[in-house]
Amino acid sequence: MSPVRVYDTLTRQSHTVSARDGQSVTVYCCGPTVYDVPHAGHARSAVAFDILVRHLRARGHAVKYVRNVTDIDDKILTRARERGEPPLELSRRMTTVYQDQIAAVGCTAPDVEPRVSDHLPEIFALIERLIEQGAAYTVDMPGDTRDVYFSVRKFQGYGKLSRRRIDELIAGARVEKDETKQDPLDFALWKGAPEAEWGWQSPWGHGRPGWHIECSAMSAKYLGHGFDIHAGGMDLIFPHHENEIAQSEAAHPGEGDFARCWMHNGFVNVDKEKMSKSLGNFVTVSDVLERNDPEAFRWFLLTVHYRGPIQFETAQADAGRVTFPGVDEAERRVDYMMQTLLRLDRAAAEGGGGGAPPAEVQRATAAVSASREAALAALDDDLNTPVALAELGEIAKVGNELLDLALRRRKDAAFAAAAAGFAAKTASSLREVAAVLGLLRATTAEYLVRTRERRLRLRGLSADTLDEAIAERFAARQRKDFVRADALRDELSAQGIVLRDGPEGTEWSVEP
RNA sequence: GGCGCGGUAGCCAAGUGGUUAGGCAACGGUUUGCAAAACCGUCAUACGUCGGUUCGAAUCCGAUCCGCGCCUCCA
Repeated sequence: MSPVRVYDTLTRQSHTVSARDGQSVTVYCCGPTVYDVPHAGHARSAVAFDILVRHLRARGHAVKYVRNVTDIDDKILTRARERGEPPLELSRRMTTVYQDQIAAVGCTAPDVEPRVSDHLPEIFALIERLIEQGAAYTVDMPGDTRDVYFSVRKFQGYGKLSRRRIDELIAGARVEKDETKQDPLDFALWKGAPEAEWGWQSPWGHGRPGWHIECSAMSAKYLGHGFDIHAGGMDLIFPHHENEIAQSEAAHPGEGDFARCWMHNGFVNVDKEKMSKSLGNFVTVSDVLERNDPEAFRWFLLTVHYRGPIQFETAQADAGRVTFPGVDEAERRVDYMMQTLLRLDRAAAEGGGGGAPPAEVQRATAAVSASREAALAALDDDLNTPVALAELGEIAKVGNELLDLALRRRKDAAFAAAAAGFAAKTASSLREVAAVLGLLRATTAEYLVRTRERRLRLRGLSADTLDEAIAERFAARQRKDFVRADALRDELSAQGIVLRDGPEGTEWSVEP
């Protein structure tokens, strides 16, 4: 087991991850409120903490990973009314879309993915406990319902995560005056609703849970009070996580901190602005997956450290089609890695031989090994994925370099055998590091076929007509009519088709 | 007003006291009929500005300019 250090938002210091119970590291991640399809920000958050879980496991830690789905919320109700769809049907549908798309970008499913609608009893129990502790109070509402609010001022530690003081929050002036609450800062644990409205029967009458209570209830159920890591987007620091701490610690007096470490991922900005509904610049996961390979999207997300902001640039291609140049660039890197893997696999299939490898092969083997170590060490240091990707690239480069050399020395049987052995080891290192990053999951064949098909479709091309042009060019080359052959190649090139003439014939690929 | 993040070569982006980040683009080379791919090299003695600490600062301290986020629903 190797120590993995992460930045803790609460202490603002590096925190060495460990399992409190000495068994498994317990991680709770705030998942989506499922009122719409997931956007790039959801993907970024899911990917960031997927890397955390994968890397902890790669380093020998057992991990219990919980990520919730918030399927009861006013936004869901509003959207469901607009669509004339029952709210839980909408949220179930969106949950499935979320799970499918997040899986598509290479995230392993959490061990537990609890839904709020399945945990009303736990929520009732927690709220009752808070009322008993004097941390929460009920307010009679019209009809036969009551609201329940949390008394922020009764919780001493309020503001410790977001570094805010209660008085400053009020000075912030955007706190609404609300006669039903004892204090404007108090937040709802339970909100009463008319019988006719979407809701559940509770000890306080018909209604729905407040926004924050579900995470306190569900994390306690699956991981217990004081679990190891609580994760989520930076925007959740206040008020969501601050309120979770207040609720959970008020409900468990004398039992220590709610979570031992807090991790938050940065935002996705679209064209320099924060992605938001009001700006109309939302990029959904399916927007990206229509245009780019899921591996490329994931690679792109990993080119920036998870805590920093990531810039999502958009551009207009031909016919007004929106493109994502940054993701296209990432896709070219994935192409490169896949081509390299293909080449290494082919070389490895030649079979290795015995005997001491030549000095060049020994040096290359050592370089691959060093990069493998460096990539994993980078992840140990607060999940430094940009450095890990650089080292992954280094492994590929060293692999290609040695295979180039082997090509020049193809008459040297001993060298070729050593190169084959090297290729097998290098491919395996590449796959090992990539696996921790959740990359290169597709086989090279799958990837090449699906990206080719997608790119042809985006460009409105068909493989049949291309095959004709390529055959015609091949014939021209055979009769040394290079003028004709080059003219055909230029035509194809203008359409984004790249040809590669080799001893085995001509291969072609499509630009991202 | 409060809290916080950032400004690193043409672009993207690591690095938080002393030896190469990396990628993309561009250009030169090896290779190729010419290309492409792959590899090598150049661009790169880059770190917003001004001062300070230090033998030594992109990195620490102070000031300052600029951009951005949160404080209301947000990943």
